[in-house]
Amino acid sequence: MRIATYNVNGVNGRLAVLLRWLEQTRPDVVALQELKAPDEKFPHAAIEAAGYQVIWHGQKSWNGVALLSRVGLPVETRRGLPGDPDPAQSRYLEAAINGVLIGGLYLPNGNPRPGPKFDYKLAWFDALIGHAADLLATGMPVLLLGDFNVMPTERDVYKPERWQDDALFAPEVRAAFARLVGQGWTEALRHLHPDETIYTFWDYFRNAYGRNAGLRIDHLLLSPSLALRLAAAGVDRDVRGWEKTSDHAPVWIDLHD
DNA sequence: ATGTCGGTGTCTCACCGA
Repeated sequence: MRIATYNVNGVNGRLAVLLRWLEQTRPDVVALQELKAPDEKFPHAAIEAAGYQVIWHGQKSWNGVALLSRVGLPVETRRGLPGDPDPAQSRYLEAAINGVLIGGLYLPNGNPRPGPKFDYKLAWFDALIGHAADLLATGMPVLLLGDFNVMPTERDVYKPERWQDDALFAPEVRAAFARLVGQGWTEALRHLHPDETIYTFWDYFRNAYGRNAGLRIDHLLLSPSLALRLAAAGVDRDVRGWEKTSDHAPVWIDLHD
């Protein structure tokens, strides 16, 4: 079973790219972020026509997350993160799909730092860490995936010295990510590719993709029982080079049955 | 400091957030 996460950066503006990628790679389950559409403008008919059942948690203009499946209906277990200091922001959607509990998330960007947006990022992270502990305690196979807006280590940034004070790389944020993973999660991409340079995001500015000036901020975290099934992981990097594409590329894992 | 996107309202340009 292949499960992917993809920050589409506007699900309507990128619909052609999304459908092309779905048809080309046929992932079984997909978590989408940054829909930038209210519930009534989510393009569910086009996604269903592509062979997917889908649930979504939209919001006007900003944020928004969705879960797609072609291996059975997503059975929603949670909409919104418990303890989110601003529940009006649509950043978390959770469902049981084909025997796996899947939490799709869009963690706040947090810039500028310092400031209220950075404080919100840290508070959201704390709420996520609390909920993640509860999920682990169930002993169920769980996957947390999405745009975490964090580069975990210097290896995950094309030029670490320029990002030290940015909300995506600040010490407090990297520490929060380490605290989360330290609960017992397996970070799939780095686990399988410990020494590789891997990016999932390239800015639109200054030909970042052409120069491979990227960041690794989209992650998949597997609970212990699920980690035993991890077979492969990768980035569909070429999608970032398509016309009218997102600034992120899809990231995926393959699980043994 | 800069750059480029989608979405939206102030609405065919200017803004916000990323």
